[in-house]
Amino acid sequence: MIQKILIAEDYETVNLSIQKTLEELHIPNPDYVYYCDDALLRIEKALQANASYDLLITDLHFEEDHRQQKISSGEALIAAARNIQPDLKILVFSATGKPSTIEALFQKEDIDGYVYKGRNDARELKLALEQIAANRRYFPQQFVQQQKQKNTYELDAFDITILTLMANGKRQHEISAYLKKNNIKPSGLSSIEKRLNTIKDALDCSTNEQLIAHCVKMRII
Amino acid sequence: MIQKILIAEDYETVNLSIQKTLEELHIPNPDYVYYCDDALLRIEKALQANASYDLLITDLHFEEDHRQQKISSGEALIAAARNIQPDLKILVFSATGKPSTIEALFQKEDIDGYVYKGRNDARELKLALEQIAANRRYFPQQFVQQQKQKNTYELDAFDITILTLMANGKRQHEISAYLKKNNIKPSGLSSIEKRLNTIKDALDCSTNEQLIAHCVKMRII
DNA sequence: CTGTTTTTTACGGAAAACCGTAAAGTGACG
DNA sequence: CGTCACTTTACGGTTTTCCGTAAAAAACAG
Repeated sequence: MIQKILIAEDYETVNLSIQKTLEELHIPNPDYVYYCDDALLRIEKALQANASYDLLITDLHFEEDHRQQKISSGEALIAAARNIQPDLKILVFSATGKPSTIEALFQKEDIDGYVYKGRNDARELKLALEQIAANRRYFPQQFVQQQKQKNTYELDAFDITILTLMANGKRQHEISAYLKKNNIKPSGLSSIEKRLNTIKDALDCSTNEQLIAHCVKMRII
Repeated sequence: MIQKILIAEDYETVNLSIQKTLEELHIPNPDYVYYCDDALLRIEKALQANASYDLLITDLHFEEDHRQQKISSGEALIAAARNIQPDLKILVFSATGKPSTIEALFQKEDIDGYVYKGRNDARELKLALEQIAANRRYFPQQFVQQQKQKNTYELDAFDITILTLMANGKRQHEISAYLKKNNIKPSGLSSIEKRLNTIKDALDCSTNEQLIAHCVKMRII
C-alpha cells in the first residue's frame, strides 16, 4: 500500500495539481519539495526515522535559481534516492523525456512509472499510481508497443524449462540430470551454463537471481 | 451446467478473446458489456425475465471515460451482483490484484475463480471454467502457493533491502559493501548469508533463485 | 565495573557456479 | 568416405556462495 509520498517538482502549480490528484485517490498529506536537494534530505531523514517513503514522484527538469544545488536534475535525484533506499518506488512525471532517456530510467534505475505531462496527465497519473500500488510498472502509452517489440529475445521451450526448474530450486547439475532423464537433447552441464549466459546477456542480467527476478516479473515463467 | 454467461470487460480486445475462448469450449453466444453499470442492468433484467445468468466474468479495473458510471470497479460490480443474485457464479479475470485483494474476494464475495491476465491466460481461463462448471473453485497458482506457505514469516526492511539488491543483480559482497556505505547495522558478509539462510528456511526455498522467484511472485519485492 | 548472553564479524574449507578450452559428436555437402 | 562447420560435452582452474566455528563487539543484568 502506498501511503507516504514525496513530490519533487519545482513548478508550484504542477506540484499542487499532483497533490490534488492524490487527494482524489484518498492519499492524504503528501510531502512536497521544490528542490532536489531537499528531496534527498527528506528521504534520508525519513529513512533514519524508520518512516521511509513509499513513493517518490519527481520531475526530470528543474529550473536553476539563486539557491545553489548539489543535485540539479531528476535523473541525479533518482540515482541518489535509489542508492540510499533501493525499495523506494519512483514515478517520473515530466514533459521532457526522449525515448532513450525513459528507457534508461526503467532499465538502469528501475523506476516504477513514467507519465508525460500533457492533456490527460491527471488521469494517467491516477492510473500510474494504481498500477504502482499494485506493484506493477506503468509505462507511457507510446512506449508499451515499442517495449514489447524490443523485448523480443524469444525464449524457447528449452530456456523456459531451465528457468522454471531453476526458479523451483533445482541446482544446475540437477537440471542436467533432469534433462537427461527426459531425453531433452542438450543436457550437459556446460550447455546449461552456456545457455544461461546467453539469456543473461540478452536480457542484460548479471546474476541468476536477477534473471529469475526479471522472468517472474515479466510472467515469462 | 454453465450456459448463460455475461462478460464485463472494458478492453475490447480482451473482451473478444474471452468470447473466443468460450467458443472453443462450445459455450455459444455469451453476452458482453463494456461498462459495469450495463452489466448490472443485464443481470437485473435477466433475473426478472426468469432467465438469469449462470456466470459473470469480470475484470476488476475499468478505465474511466466520458460515460459517467455509478459502478466503477469490478469489486463494486461483484458486490452489487451478489446482492441481487446470490447464486450467480463469478469469475474474476484481471491483471491487477494483490494477494490481499484476491483473498478478500474469495472470502467476502465468495467468488468462484480468479485468473490472472498474462501469458497463458486463455489456457487458465479454460481450466477455471471447467472447475467452476464442476462447482469447484479455481484459485490462481500463486495464491495456492501463498496459501500453503502462510507461515507468516514477516520480512523486515533489512530483508527487503537484501532481496531487492539481489534481484537487481548485486552479488553478496557488493550488498555487504553497500550496507557498510549506508551505515546499515549488520553489514558483514556472514550476516547476509545467515539472514538469507533464515529466509530460505522460513519460506522453504533451497536456492537463492527459488527465493527470488517466490518473492517476485508474491510481490514482496 | 564485571560477568553473561546475544549479535555481529572474521575466517577457512567444501560445494556450487562461472569461464575458457579442448575433445567428441553431429549433420551437410561434395 | 572425408572435410568442414557447428553443437555438445568433458575438464580444469577461478570465483562465488555455502556452512560451520570461533573471535570480537555489543547489549544487558547485577
